[in-house]
Amino acid sequence: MRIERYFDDLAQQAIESALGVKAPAILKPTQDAKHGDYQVNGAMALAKQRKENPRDLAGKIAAELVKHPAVAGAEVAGPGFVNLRLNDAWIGAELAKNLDDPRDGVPSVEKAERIVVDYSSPNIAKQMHVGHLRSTILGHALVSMLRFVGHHVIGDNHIGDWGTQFGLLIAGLRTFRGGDPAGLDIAGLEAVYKQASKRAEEDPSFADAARAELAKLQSGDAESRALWQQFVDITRAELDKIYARMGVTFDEWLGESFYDPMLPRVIEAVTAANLAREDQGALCIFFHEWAESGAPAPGRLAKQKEPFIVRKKDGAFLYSTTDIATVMHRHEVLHASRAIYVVDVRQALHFEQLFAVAARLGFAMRLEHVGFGTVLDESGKPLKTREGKAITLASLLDEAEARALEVMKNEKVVDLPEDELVRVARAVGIGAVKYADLRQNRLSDYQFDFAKLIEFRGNSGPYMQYAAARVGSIFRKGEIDEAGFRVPEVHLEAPEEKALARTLLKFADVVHTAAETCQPHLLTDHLFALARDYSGFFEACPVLKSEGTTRTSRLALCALTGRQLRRGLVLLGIEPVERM
RNA sequence: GACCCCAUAGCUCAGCUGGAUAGAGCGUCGGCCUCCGGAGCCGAAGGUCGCAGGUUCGAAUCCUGCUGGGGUCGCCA
Repeated sequence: MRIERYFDDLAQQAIESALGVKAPAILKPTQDAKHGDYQVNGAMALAKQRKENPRDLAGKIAAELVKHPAVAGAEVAGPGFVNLRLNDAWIGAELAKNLDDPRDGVPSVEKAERIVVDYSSPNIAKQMHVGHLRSTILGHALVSMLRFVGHHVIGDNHIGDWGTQFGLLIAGLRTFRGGDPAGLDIAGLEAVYKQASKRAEEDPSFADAARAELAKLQSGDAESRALWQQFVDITRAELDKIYARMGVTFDEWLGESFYDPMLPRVIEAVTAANLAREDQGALCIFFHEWAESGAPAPGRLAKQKEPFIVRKKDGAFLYSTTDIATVMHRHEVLHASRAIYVVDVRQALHFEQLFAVAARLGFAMRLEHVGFGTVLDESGKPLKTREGKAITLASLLDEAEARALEVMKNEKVVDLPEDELVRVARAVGIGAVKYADLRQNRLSDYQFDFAKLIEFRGNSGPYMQYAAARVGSIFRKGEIDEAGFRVPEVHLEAPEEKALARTLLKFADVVHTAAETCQPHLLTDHLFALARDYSGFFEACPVLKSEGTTRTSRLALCALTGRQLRRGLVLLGIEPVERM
């Protein structure tokens, strides 16, 4: 059950019965437990409208609310707050229901959508680096959250497998490698590309050769195409390794090359819609001119003088063209009603432009740019190697795993065989990296600091894995089946039990809100609060040594905590571990 | 030049469609291992929410201006 929704509905009904009007209840969790569990703030807004005394209205609403069995108390406070205290027996009954629910009390959405999530998007012939970290982690988490709440989700890796870099790559391969990519790995490819790109700057005839190679490839030359395919295969092998390490998967790999055949259609479409005109030889869309046709461009685009170019003066297409084709495909072929682009926030303007064009072309779907900030080092500058190069994702993951292993060997709380230790260290290291990324508001830049990351304290991935492992430990010790644990009702006595129970009840709302608003940090916040409340409970309330309904109730709280922690971690793309 | 984003405790960050005394982690200081995992728990100190106005019963949150920082903007993605 979505608890906030439930009480919001309840409060609205109370307002309607008490005052005979439909009005927003404005239900919020209280900030301080002495004000109860939730507060209804609607009375104050309503009093203003009706020019009545807010406390009087609040009193009538409270009198109505208190009749409900879920409500233990409803009191008027301050200028017109209605403070609600939940009934512990009601909470206990709800928790017992969740314990018996394979979805841990999280309902499915009423209306399932088809949603494309576009994330990761690495380039061919380049190693993945920190710039791909957030898109990959965030995107994968969003896919699993949206899928869990009931949407039909298509995770799509929109790889950069087409475009000017291939001219350079082929020309470079011919010049430096005799034209044979055999034996090259991803780093080798990248080296060829860098060498070629440098040569092209210094030597115009080489640059011409590269352009000629690109033209050959794009005109469908069989030999060029075969080389291209080898580049793709070499890169794909490397990408598969990285994604396997990260536990990241996709449903589709529809890269830029996939849309190439559709690009002439894009030009036809924008031309037919009178959106584009030639300027300085390029085919351009000018948003500031839309007003003349009576439909001004949305937001800041209305004043945007710089064009959205869909065809260069040399006739070549750009990513804008491809992106329009991508919207077409997602709408017409994938039948998606929503697409989410998990891409660096610096591309915000591009997406505003793209979405405006898509709307004008009549694609009735919800398009969202889920942006994120830059990964910075400890000093607040974009994270790079000492030489100023991008840090490869592979080396970053290596270090995370190595550091996790080191900590685990030093701390050594439980005895694990060496191979198991290494396996768990991987899950902990990768989990730490993912959690650190997801716990932060995605729009702000974030500081990546291995020292903090692997410290394993506080609001961190390892702490959450640790908390979950501790829960499992109780059941192992007591030789009780955790997965199959059921109880008819949960009795709440100790304050720590009551606090934990209230946090547990919030899970469904948190998961839905985090998924719908694409904000995984809401889920990490909940998991952290849960882990803390559990620790408090764990310190104050002996479980195995207690008896009767106290024992079964406490075991139920443990089981629910364990499930939420593990479920939450899985939704974030982090692997729970049994022991660490 | 235009536009966008950001500014909250020493540091890193939360703060939901405006709600009560602005929260957490790390760090600092002080407690807690006869007890189910101490990677833990409890407590304390620490903030003119960048500045100045405005709207409101009520503003970190909304509006305007200013300062400081970051970013983006015709043929890369």
